[in-house]
Amino acid sequence: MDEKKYKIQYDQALNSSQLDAVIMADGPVLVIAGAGSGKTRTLTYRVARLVEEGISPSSILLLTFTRKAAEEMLKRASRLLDNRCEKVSGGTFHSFANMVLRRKADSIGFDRGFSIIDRPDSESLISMLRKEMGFVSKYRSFPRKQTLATIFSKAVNKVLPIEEVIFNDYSHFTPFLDGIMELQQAYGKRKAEHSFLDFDDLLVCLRLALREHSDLRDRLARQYRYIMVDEYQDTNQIQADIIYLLVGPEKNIMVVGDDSQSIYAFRGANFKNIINFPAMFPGTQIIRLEENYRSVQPILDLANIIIDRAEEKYTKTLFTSKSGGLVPSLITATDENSQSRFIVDRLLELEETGISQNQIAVLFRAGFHSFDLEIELNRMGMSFVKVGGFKFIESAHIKDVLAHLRILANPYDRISWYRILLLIENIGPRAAQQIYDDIVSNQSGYGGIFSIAGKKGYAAGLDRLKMLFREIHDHPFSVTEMGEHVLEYYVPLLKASYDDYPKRLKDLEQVLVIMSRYTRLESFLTDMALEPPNTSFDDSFVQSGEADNQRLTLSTIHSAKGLEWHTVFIIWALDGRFPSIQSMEKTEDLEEELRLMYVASTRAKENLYYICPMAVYDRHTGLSFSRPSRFIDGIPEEYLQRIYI
DNA sequence: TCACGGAATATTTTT
DNA sequence: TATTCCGTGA
Repeated sequence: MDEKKYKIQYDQALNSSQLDAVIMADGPVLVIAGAGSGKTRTLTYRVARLVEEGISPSSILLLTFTRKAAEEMLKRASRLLDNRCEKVSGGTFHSFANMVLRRKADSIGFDRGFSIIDRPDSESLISMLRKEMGFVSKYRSFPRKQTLATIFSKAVNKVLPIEEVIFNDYSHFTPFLDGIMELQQAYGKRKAEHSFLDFDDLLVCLRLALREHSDLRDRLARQYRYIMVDEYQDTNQIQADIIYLLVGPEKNIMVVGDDSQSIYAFRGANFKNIINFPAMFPGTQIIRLEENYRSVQPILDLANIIIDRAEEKYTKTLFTSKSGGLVPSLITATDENSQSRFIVDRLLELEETGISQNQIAVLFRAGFHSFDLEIELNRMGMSFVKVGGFKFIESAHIKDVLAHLRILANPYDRISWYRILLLIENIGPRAAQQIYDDIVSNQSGYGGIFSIAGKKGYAAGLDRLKMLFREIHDHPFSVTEMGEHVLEYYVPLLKASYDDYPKRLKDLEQVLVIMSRYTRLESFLTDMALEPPNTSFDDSFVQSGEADNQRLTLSTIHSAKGLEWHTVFIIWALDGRFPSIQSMEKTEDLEEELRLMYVASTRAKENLYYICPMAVYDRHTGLSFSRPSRFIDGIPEEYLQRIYI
């Protein structure tokens, strides 16, 4: 083949399997890409190649796991070729669904003004129904809102009836089965009444629209002639269905994934989608990327040992041509704080050898596992970025402010009305419901509030709220100006309820900064639901760049997917914590934990440390754990050296 | 009907 | 270890 005519020297930049994946534009292709095998690189070059071939960027669709991943790839492709690549459509399944459903709403009889509700919102909706329907008083131990939301979501994402989910995972709730099913019906109904779509609905509605409207399907298939899906091992049945429906007669579909890195089964992902792909698209070409460009051999050796303990997998062994490298170590610490101090010591040492903090990460199973370390780092005056776990957007004060804005976009948003009304002194659930009903019956959007008579205790507070809406109603404010007015109204309430309000006020100011990038309130709200800032506070996501690239990363393993660092510490490598005690009963759960350990381990390029604090007493279970994680226990010294501190 | 305080209770990961 | 639930007093 004549590669000369291309601007980019693909055959120089890629190995032969990668090159195959880049060039094979037509027909279905499955790429099995091991950790660190240049998967992102391959996709990036493929986008560039397609565009360079003369394919219109707008007919290429790149679906990824986070929007950031898509943006990053398209930016890189643009740098390789030219900025035509920025015009490629890219995003998550959810954002794609949102886009299609809104844009084509009219032609499929859909309400284009729907609001997307996030997990806490859907929980509060469930909670309201739970109370309204009297389950709280009738049964002592009817499942809580969180559990209910999890059950409903699992049923949707795994395409299972509620009964099945309950028998499998929540058998102790079997006596409430009827109630739970009734509640789910009511939840669905209420969402429909309010034009709410939760995350799952986005996917379900898109699939339904594609199934029922062949004209929509044809139009999309004609538009997106080349489709690529990243992280295919973490897609669920609905997403696989969507892909099937979306792919046009030319069947130019490429999916990329690694079954060993599937870590989202808890949310319905099914890594068997990878295995089933060739059956779904006959004639699929399979390409394997097994050469690892990330890690030194000792790290790969250990990673291979770890994943070898998995029961079900495509066999694949990573190799590298990188030479040298240190054997990973397992550090046995006496307790949690000595674990933290060990890391701080190593950080200082690494700094002396010229490894900057941004090349280092500490990874953990669950968000709260890093608390002690965070305290220790703060004490030492060392800064860090924390990714995953707790979400900035989910803190109460941010949700409060957003609730006011959401009403402007969707005036009968019950969740938000309740939320903001309950903030006013002397308004409780009862009064909130009364006021909400009155507003709705007025039939004049959020303006319905203007004619509400403020009763006794809360008249003054309600008047302030009316004035806020009056002000916004009467002026054509920009998104930021709306935010400023809401803030002006909200700050006194904030001060009244939180004594740490200065910190929270800073967060709110950041929200204003983010708002300033938007011209439409709806798109701001959609983005906040779909792709909320991932790092907690600390301004890192606002100031783009400088300050934070010198910082250490603390991250959940889930949020570390796809990333890499020079040195990686995996903390709490303790049996009972990792794997966590809850997942030790079922083999499939245990398998997922194992893959999680594999993902964590393959993030490291040069140095890999597992740290295991001994003799930890868990007050909840009353057990004390004292063995290193079973995933790395019993591995010979030549692959994993032991250090005791 | 609201606010507040004590008791029970569930505890991971995220679009 | 928080959060969420529930009963009590105003």
